[in-house]
Amino acid sequence: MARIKIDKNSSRKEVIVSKAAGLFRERGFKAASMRDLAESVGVEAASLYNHIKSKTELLHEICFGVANRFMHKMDQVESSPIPAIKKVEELIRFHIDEMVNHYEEVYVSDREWKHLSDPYLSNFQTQRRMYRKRFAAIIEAGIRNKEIKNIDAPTAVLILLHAIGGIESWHRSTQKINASNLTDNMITILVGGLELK
Amino acid sequence: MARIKIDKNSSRKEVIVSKAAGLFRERGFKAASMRDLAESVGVEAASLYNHIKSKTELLHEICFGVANRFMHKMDQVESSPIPAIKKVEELIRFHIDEMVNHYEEVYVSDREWKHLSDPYLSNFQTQRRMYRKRFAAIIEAGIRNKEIKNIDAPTAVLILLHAIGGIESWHRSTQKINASNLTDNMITILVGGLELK
DNA sequence: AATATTTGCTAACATCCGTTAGTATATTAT
DNA sequence: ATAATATACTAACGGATGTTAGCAAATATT
Repeated sequence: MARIKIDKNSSRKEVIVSKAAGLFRERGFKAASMRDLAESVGVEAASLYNHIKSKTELLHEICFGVANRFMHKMDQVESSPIPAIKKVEELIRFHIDEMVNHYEEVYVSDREWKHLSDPYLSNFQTQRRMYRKRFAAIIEAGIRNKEIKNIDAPTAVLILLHAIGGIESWHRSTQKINASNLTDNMITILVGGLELK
Repeated sequence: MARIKIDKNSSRKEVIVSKAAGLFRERGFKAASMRDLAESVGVEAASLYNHIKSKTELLHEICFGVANRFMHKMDQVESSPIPAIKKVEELIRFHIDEMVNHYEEVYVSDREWKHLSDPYLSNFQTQRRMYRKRFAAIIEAGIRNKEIKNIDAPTAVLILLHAIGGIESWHRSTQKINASNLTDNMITILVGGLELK
């Protein structure tokens, strides 16, 4: 009888969520079936339901896991006594780091959250809006302090977040520069574009 | 008997493709059903098949329509006798313009092309790779001419394209600045980040 | 060793999906 | 007006999907 293998510090449910993230990233939430997932876990589809409540629950787990990490980082950066432009840089570095090290989850959270269902959907959307508002507030503070060019802060946030989302392409690229060089290049272009010289 | 309404210069098939783009954008290709599409067109699902061959054909039409427009613009910009940094700016402006004026199609082409099937899938991927290579070549020329900072060109392209994709969020935002201001802000940040001062 | 609990299996369900066949109706061409 | 064509409809297909019920085997607890 097949059995889901676990290593210490990770439950069977966590194994399933992790495999689900890989599959949702690869095919999209709707196109990835529970039978696909079962096969990738090494078990029959029905057996999954001993560990999870539904397919949607898998998406919850992924999306809110990611969202919580970002919110926690935002708390930390906000209360840090450094210039606004440095806060922006630290947030960007965190985003890149998350994208590099938790690729599947972050990608899925970014692109597949639409398939959440209420009340999780509105909850997630609110969190996302809040995060962007707080990010924009940091940029606005930087503008007032003459650290940052006088631009529309929400637009800047939008650009930053999506630019980082582009690491998706880098991640699957064959001839990729290393992660540290990637980060430096992104900081140069993005922070360089904001900074008031 | 219901009938698909057309105005001059647009066939019934074009009406369907256009409605499909809206639906695919809203729900994703897989989650949008032919019955949904039929309802949005104002007709029964089976009737659609008098005008199209398959659901996938709709995706072809959308993706290659967009891809062709971008390739055509690239041809034009490449052969234009202006500095590299100006070429970059012109391409960015075109991208933003496309995103603003053909929102649904561009968005779908960007996010849903995975669901194309061969040979269209590989064809599309090749075109996309080519476009990026040509874009990167322009940036590399700019670096050699000391117009552009010495950065990794493929990374820069990746950032630019995804940053522009972020207009998606702007498009549905309630309190949005106007399109012209948006474009200027993006140019400031993105071109400003590249430019060697 | 006996019992209880966790985990997996097979079988099946109701529902939705893209698509086709066959037919009726509206429009266009003769 | 008649014929030809374009367009729409109803009904149904085969297959995939998420999920549940009921039972068997493995593991944990006593």
